[in-house]
Amino acid sequence: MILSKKSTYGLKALIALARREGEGLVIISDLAREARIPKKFLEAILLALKNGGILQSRIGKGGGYSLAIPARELTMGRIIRTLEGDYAPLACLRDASYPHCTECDGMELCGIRQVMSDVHRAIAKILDSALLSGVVERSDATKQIIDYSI
Amino acid sequence: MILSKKSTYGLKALIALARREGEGLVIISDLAREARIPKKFLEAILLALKNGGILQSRIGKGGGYSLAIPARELTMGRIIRTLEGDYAPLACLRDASYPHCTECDGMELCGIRQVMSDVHRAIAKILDSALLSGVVERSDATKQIIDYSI
DNA sequence: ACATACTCTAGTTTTTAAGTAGATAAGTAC
DNA sequence: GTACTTATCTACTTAAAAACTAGAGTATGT
Repeated sequence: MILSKKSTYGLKALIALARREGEGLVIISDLAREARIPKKFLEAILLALKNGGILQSRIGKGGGYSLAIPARELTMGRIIRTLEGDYAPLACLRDASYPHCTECDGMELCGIRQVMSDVHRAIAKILDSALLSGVVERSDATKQIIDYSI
Repeated sequence: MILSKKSTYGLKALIALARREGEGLVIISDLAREARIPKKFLEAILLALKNGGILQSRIGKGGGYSLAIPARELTMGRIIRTLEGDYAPLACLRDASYPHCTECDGMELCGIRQVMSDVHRAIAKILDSALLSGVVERSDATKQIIDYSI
C-alpha cells in the first residue's frame, strides 16, 4: 500500500483545486507549477480523474479543471481507487464474489487470503471515510503548527 | 498493499514448514516441489527468512530448514516485514520519528500523510495480531469445506 | 483567424520484481 | 578423508510496471 507518485500527484492537485473551490477553473500549467508536478504527467492524471467523474473540465480559452464533486463529499477511497485501480492486497481478492482462485492450490493461500481480506477491508474503511475536505483542513493545521515552530 | 510473489511464496513455504513443525528439517527441493515455487527463487527467500531470525537451517547431509519461532508465536507482520521491508504507505512514514519530510512542500502531503498513517497503523495492527498457526488452521478449514462441496 | 487549453496516441526511460546460472563453502555419513 | 548433500553467495537476465515525454489533434472564446 505504498502510494504511487501518480496518486500522490493526483491528490496534491485535488487539494489545490479544493482550496480554490467555487473560484472557477484552474489550468494544468498552474497546477503543475504550484505542486511541482511534471506537466505532461499531470495531464494524464487529471484526465483519469475526469474520466472517473471526479473532475470536470472545459476546453479552450478560459478553460481548465475544477472539482466535479464537492470536497466535502469526495473520499480518499474514490480518488485512490480511480488512480490505482482497485487496491486489492491479493490478486484473487479482486472479485470478491469468487469463493476461491486457482492460485490457492492446496489451499495454503486461502488462509493468507482471509488475513489479507481483513487488511483490505480495514484500508477501505479508512479511505472511504476520509474526505478530501478533511485532508485539506489537516494540511492547513499542520502548516500553521510548522509555521509557528520555525 | 498487493502482496508480492516473494512474500506469497515465503508464506506458502512457512505454512508448509508449520504443518511439519517438530518433525525435523525439510529440504528446499521438497518445499519447492510441493508449493510449486521456483527452487532458486525459494532459496533466496528462505535465506532472507533465516537472516530475519524466522527460520533456522542445518547444512550438509540430513540438513534443511525448520521454523526458528513456533508458529503460534510468529506473526504475519514479522514475516511480511522481513520479506518486503517496512510496508510504509508513504515514503516519509518510514521513520515514524521524523515530524515532516522534504516532500511535504506546501504541506499538501501532510494531510495525506496523516490519513496514510492511519492506514499504516491499521495494517500493522491486523498483521501483527495474525499468527502463522492461525493461518494454517484457517487454510485447513477452508480445504475441508471445499473438499466437502465438490 | 488565432491564441489558448484540454485530449489523445504513442512512444521512451527508469525502476523494481521475478527468475536463472553457476561457483563455492560447509556439514555429515560412511 | 572423501563423497555426498545442502546451504550460501555473486552476478546475471528477463519481464513488467511505474514514471515521464513528444507531438499532433480538437474544441472554445474573442
